[in-house]
Amino acid sequence: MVRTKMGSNIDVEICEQTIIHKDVVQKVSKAMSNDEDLENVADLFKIFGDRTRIRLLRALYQSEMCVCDMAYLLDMTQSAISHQLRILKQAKLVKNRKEGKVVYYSLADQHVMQILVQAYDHIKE
Amino acid sequence: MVRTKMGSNIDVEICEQTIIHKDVVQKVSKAMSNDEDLENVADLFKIFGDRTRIRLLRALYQSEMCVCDMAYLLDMTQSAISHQLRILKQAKLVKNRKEGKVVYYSLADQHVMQILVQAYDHIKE
DNA sequence: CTTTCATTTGAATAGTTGCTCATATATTTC
DNA sequence: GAAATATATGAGCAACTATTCAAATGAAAG
Repeated sequence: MVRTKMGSNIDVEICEQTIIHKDVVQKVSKAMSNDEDLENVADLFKIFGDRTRIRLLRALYQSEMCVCDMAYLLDMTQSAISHQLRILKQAKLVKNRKEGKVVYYSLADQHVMQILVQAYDHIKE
Repeated sequence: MVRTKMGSNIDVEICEQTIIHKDVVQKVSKAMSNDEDLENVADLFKIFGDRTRIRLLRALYQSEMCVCDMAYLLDMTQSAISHQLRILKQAKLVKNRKEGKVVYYSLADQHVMQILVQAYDHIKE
């Protein structure tokens, strides 16, 4: 959070091998070791980082839907949709319920969509 | 936003090929056609969806840093770091300034980190 | 029981990606 | 100018991923 001025922090004139600003590295290293699991956020973003899955989440934000409807909506095969829904379900982003032969999917919770919307706002600047 | 009850919306008894709930699909399709570019969010998330890049952003959130310091901090080669910084810069997530031989990177804006933090909160539930 | 249909699943494939290695560029110092 | 150093860059490679295709489930209907 505190932005240090670089010009005054060069305490190691010539880097031994790769490190130049020893104090900065130590400070940042200490701050980063506190909550390690922030890095697991990458796994969540990896799931968001696919056009098909974003479209699916967005569709389900509007309404609960069955697999074949989503396939029609996105103009993709049922198999492809089913594969992606499996990934979304494993990540606990969607849930499903069965009604006869038809399986209906919906968002696991509303909070998920807030992350998408905020990212959307960021892009529009 | 409005969750419709599925059981009462089956207006097409037998699906022609793949579509079952015509009205739902039409409604969702209409809602999704409004702001197309929400789907471009996937590109932003694709960048967030990498452990190394998340760690870099997190480090730069603490302090401006040069390439070799980041390489030392993350225990990776300078080349690998440089490649990732290039991706982050193309996405306008970081900026850099040159001072002699050394190139210092920093976050392009603070808003970026808010998205990460919110995702982090979501994971912790 | 057989057929039909919605969905799932696994293997195969084409495309993408993150890293490494070698090399190039740019700047300082001698 | 030559050597040293910080960074950037491009090719190559191994690992991963999204889709397709074929086949398997599982439930309803005849």
